[in-house]
Amino acid sequence: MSDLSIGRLSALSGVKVPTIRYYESIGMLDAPPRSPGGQRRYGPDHLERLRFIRHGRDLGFGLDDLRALQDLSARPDQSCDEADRIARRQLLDVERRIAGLEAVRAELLRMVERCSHGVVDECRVIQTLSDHALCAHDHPGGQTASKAG
Amino acid sequence: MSDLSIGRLSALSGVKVPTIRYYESIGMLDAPPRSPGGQRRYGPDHLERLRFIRHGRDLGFGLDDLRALQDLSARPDQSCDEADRIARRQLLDVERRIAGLEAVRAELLRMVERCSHGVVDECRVIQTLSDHALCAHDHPGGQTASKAG
DNA sequence: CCTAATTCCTCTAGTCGCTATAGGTTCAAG
DNA sequence: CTTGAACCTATAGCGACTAGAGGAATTAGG
Repeated sequence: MSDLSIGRLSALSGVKVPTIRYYESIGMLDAPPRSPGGQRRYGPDHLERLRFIRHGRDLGFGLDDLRALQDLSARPDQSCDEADRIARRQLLDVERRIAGLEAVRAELLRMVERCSHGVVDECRVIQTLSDHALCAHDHPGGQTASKAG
Repeated sequence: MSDLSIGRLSALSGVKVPTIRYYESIGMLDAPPRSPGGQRRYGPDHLERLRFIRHGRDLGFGLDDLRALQDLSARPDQSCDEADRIARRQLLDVERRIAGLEAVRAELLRMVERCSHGVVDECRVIQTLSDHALCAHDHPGGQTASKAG
């Protein structure tokens, strides 16, 4: 019945084709049967699993967490404390990142608001970066944020 | 006078030793002179530049942006419109990321609040991930967030 | 001056979660 | 039966580092 090509699975799940193959290569997704010519043919269980992963990724879970959650969901009789723990850890992580980004946002705002659009020598943007003493807050120790394109 | 070893430079700038070497390797930081034995010896200009980079990284700027801003700061007579543009783009980016994370936070909250700490089969955490229909909002198309450890 | 501990050196490979490219094969529509 | 889209594998690249091996230089103490 539903014998999905990787392209159809991609369209239905919202996960890109190379990403699906990547998930298979790292064991996130079971290798499906193949057509006589060697192309992947997926069933509804694969679709469900991919949607689970996609949703989890959207929520910022790492693939390791999702693997753990997946394993849990395969054993419905167990206590869900572990799932709860993972979700709470993720929540804390997200809240920490929001707090960090809010601080960053405040400083960026100060930077651009004080820019008088003159020459670089008097530019607040450059000055703020050059001289940490102009900055209101202490930056926390580690890495802060990277782009999420 | 101030002839800093890479370790002292690291301590004074807050940038880790391997990261400093990495910056040199990709041309973010000028290669310093060496001691007779071949070890790097830095001056105050290197320290200043590293602090600039560190502060910029804390604010989420990419290394390419910082290179551009660094180039600008070397030409103080130019208009600072470009610096302003880069900073505003970064501000928008940060605000987009905050908004995304707020949405994620809301859903994670819903997940953990509804978890009744029973078994996995009735666990809201797992259910929410499994079934996107239970989720309040549509997730935006692309990748959302990854850890910033 | 000598030793021992620490710091430093280069090089390679790994992290995370993909994304892109090259060069070839299979499938489905007309 | 032809065409062109979708598929295959394999490898390398992204950003911004981080970790480890294996060895050389420096520095502090005795």
